[in-house]
Amino acid sequence: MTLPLPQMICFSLYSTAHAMQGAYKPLLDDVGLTYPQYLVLVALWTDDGQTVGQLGQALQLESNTLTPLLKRLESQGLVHRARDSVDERQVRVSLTDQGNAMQSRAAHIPGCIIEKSGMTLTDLAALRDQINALRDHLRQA
Amino acid sequence: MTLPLPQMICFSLYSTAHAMQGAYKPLLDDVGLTYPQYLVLVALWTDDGQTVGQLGQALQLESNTLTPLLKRLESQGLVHRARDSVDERQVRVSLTDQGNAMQSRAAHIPGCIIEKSGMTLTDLAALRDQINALRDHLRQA
DNA sequence: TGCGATTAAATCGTATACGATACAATGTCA
DNA sequence: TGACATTGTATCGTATACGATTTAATCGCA
Repeated sequence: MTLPLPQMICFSLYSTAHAMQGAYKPLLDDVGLTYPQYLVLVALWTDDGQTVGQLGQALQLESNTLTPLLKRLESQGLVHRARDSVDERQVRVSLTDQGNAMQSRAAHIPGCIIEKSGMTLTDLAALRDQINALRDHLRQA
Repeated sequence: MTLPLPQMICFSLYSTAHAMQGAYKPLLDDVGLTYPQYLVLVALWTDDGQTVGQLGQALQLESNTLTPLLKRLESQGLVHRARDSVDERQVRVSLTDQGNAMQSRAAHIPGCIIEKSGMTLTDLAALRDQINALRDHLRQA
């Protein structure tokens, strides 16, 4: 007795995360970003100059994923990567002028996504908190 | 004013979907499957002999993702791929004996995941329905 | 019937993800 | 202080994802 796919919560997460990326796609295409690249910029707009490790903490990604992604952002002129002068093991990632300017160019996106979600801000926030609770359980298990 | 990453529902989905894959990882490693491969087998356990297109409908994936994945499942001896004799454009995917046997080998996994989630079946089902509703909105938007 | 349009997979190129490993910088402690 | 462990990134290999294109089979319709 195997539960059918549509009833599995893991599949709900899997397919909804993909649908969310699909909703962002046309908006991000317009500004030349991929979805993970956008998430990195969001993290930097809140807190510029983070190390690769700090970004990894924020996004739950390892350097093996972030390093190539950050190199692409750098080659697009959106961020700058430099070894920390105090601890040369660490690489600090900072926004360029273009990277900061992108914040305005992308400012309309969250509103568009909320609209596409067809839900109220209150409902979205409540759902977000429930999903985060599930995530935190899974991580510590 | 950019919302910080932890408050974005898109990031909740993104990180929780990854956390879910992480929860499955050790369980699937034991039986030699990846997470998407497992999802394909779940779809086939419910309905064997689907075409690549039908599997794509079920999983929301295109042939460019499914074809290599299915070839790996075939090379592991879990499924068989064959052109439909009536419509040669279509490829039907059917479970081998090993593919059917895998259903028993993986039967304990859903229970382990529910346990790791730290939530009741009722709460999980309710959350699943809400997430699915969001997904359906995003798709049609 | 036959030929252009449509459909179903497969192929190709690029960008994540992630385990395993490599490598350099830093920390530790006898 | 000097070997050794630890830490932070980067590299490598494999497996998704997905847009764009290709190829083969089928369909539609004059």
